[in-house]
Amino acid sequence: MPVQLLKIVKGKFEIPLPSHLQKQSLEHLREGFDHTNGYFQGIVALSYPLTKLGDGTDFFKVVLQDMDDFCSRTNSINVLIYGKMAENCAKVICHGDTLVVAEFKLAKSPTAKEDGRHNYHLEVSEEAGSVIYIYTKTRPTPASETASLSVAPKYVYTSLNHLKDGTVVNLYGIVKFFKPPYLSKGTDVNISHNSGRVLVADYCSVVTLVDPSNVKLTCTLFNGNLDSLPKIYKVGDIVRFHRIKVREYNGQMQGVTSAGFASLTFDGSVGAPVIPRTSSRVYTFTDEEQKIIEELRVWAASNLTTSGPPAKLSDVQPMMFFDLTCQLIGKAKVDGSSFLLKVWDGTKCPYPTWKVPVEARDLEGDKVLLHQLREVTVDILVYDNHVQLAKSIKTGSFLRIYSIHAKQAYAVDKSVSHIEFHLHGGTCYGRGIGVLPESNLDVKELKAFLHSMDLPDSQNMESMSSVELDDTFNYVTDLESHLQRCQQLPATVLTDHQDLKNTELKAILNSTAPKHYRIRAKLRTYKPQKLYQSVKLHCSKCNSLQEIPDGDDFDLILQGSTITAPNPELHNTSWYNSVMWTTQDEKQRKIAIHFVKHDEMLQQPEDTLLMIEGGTLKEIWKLAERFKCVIPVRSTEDDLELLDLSAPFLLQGNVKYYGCKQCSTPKPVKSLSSIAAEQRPAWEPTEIAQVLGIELLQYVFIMKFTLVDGTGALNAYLFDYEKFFQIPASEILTNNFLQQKMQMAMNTLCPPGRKLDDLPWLECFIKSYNVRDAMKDRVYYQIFDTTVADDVV
DNA sequence: TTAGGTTTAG
Repeated sequence: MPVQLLKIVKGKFEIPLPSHLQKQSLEHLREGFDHTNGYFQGIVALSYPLTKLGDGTDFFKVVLQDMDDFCSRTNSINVLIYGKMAENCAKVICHGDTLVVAEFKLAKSPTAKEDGRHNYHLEVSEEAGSVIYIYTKTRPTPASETASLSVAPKYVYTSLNHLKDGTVVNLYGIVKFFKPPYLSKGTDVNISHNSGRVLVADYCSVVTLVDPSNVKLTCTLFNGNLDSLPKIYKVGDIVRFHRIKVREYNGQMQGVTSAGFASLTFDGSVGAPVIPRTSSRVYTFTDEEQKIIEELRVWAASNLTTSGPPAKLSDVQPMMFFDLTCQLIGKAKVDGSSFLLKVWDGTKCPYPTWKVPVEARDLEGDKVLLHQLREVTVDILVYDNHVQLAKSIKTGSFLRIYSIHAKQAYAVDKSVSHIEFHLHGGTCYGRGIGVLPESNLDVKELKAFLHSMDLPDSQNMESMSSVELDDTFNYVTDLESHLQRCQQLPATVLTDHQDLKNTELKAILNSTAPKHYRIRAKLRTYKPQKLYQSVKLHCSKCNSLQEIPDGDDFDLILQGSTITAPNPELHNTSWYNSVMWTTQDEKQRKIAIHFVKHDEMLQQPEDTLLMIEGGTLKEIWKLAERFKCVIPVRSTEDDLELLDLSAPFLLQGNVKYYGCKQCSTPKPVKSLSSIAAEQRPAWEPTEIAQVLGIELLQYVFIMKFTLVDGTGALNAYLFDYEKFFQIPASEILTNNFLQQKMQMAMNTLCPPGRKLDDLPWLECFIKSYNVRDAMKDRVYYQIFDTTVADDVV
């Protein structure tokens, strides 16, 4: 029998394994070792639903954890089970079971990079002669019986409105407030008459939860091991607490750690992967519990107010308190009660910020990097109880610093002011510092963003003197030196036709159209001055220009679409899997999400296109952050269809894609299955638009430049998708950094408050063309094949 | 035991 269900009695296997089998550890599972008669033993940490492959073969995947290897980071391995064996295993395998896998085939794991598991996976099937022994403590079932079975220990969860004084309970909650773990003051403990007193200090974390009963519970958690406290990173995270003691304190229920307390923490965003953060090596987590998390996310999305996007340094305003996700690049001792952290987040604070004077020898961190980023780093002075933790953080770490005070401070004569950043002593309002792991999604996002900034290569800088460094790398541009440079070199450059000779503007104005010219001119003024007004949508078919629809319109269309309930007959087709929830509020809104499959399998979220019915604007944004593409749809009798084209038909990252109402003929969404069936679906907006019968509107910058050269003045239009500013018009409205970059480019081309003589020269190509305007032809000019110089953007 | 949410005052 290739799948055998056996018992563990008093910690030992009830029936020993055949003696010819040799146990193999994870480190032996690679090429070059003989795996004949070998077996691998591990505990089921995770299992996936039984699915069918393209050819109809049953497929079942489990993750086994090596219980002999607690130390290494990669101590789990994927096991892929095929055919009849998959079906049998899926019926009986439970979390926490011990599996022995014998006669397996070893193959490179294509997902090792993503899932962080072993570089190889095990493939097993009846055909290959594989054998799986399943050992279970919890189901006393006769060997080889694969009939219906009772499951692993069942935890009972108490909702927050049913807590009683003096009980120990299990519960779920959404984090409404938290203090990141900090070292408590500790207490003197009298150990014995001889050894005297020692100070015992635990880490403490205070967490306030709320659940759909709308009752709050504040928990005070202690543990000597920082890692054993819940890994909460932001308000809105969801926690599962096991064995928390409930007490009454000041007339309210309070949660406190009891012996055996354990916690799991999950990201609270709808659609985010359900991956528990925990310090426990082994924990139970069933499909049923996964569903609870998903339901709590949906409840939170529609019932709790979120604070909006986290503040970046570029959003800082005087007097505010804010949480900052950032990277530590330098640190220094200041005095006994304060410590300096130098951090950056890739944006620039719009106000002058203070620099805390420290001795150069006290400053820790990569000197070259500190110099290179000096204009975008800020000094945060942390006090008192935060000093000890701050000292221990390695430079390069990613942090979230909670409740930083941006304090406005004035010079003695009050003529100038600057912003000081303080992390004051104490833990009020959750003040504190949390070190984020590299796996954290916000850290991944920040790293990608910092990486995209394309910093000068620091390796080549090692040998340079500090004077040279000063001259070479002004990372965030000092406007004055920039202007000096621009007075010598043109601030725009040509991308083609280098051999064409310059023509004076006067000669151009006196010529007939159409013609092409190369010019050298200065930008006297431009419109619109508010750069966000320069972005429009363009239809290349009917050549119309449209304003970008208001977000409120989208919201209204979404609200209108919730009137049509999802049609369950359209769920779970050959090319997508569906899930549906009902919100717990009085609206009882139904939300359906359809995850498009590839090769019968669900892909990683970042490769997945999903369609959503009944979602709110906020939910859709959150999903778009996590998944490759989101398409809002509604049910008809026989297919899903797109919403009104005033709404974006597709969201990708933070870009909304619209279709031209005039030129589009929407097709049923099942047309998307043709892309899903491609070998590697790239989910490109142009291709999606094409199969859906949508004429895609392109984001474009439209600006009017008034150019002068001493012989005349001429208005030329800039019509640019991406080339001129080297910034995609589609991304500018949702990206602060790109907006700053564009503003800086315009400030360089046309510095405010400068005399004409001091403006930089621009080299441009322009073309003239005729437009029939009522009675007569008028000549217009358009800039082409020109881009802002590399060192301007 | 520690803290028990509700901003330092440098």
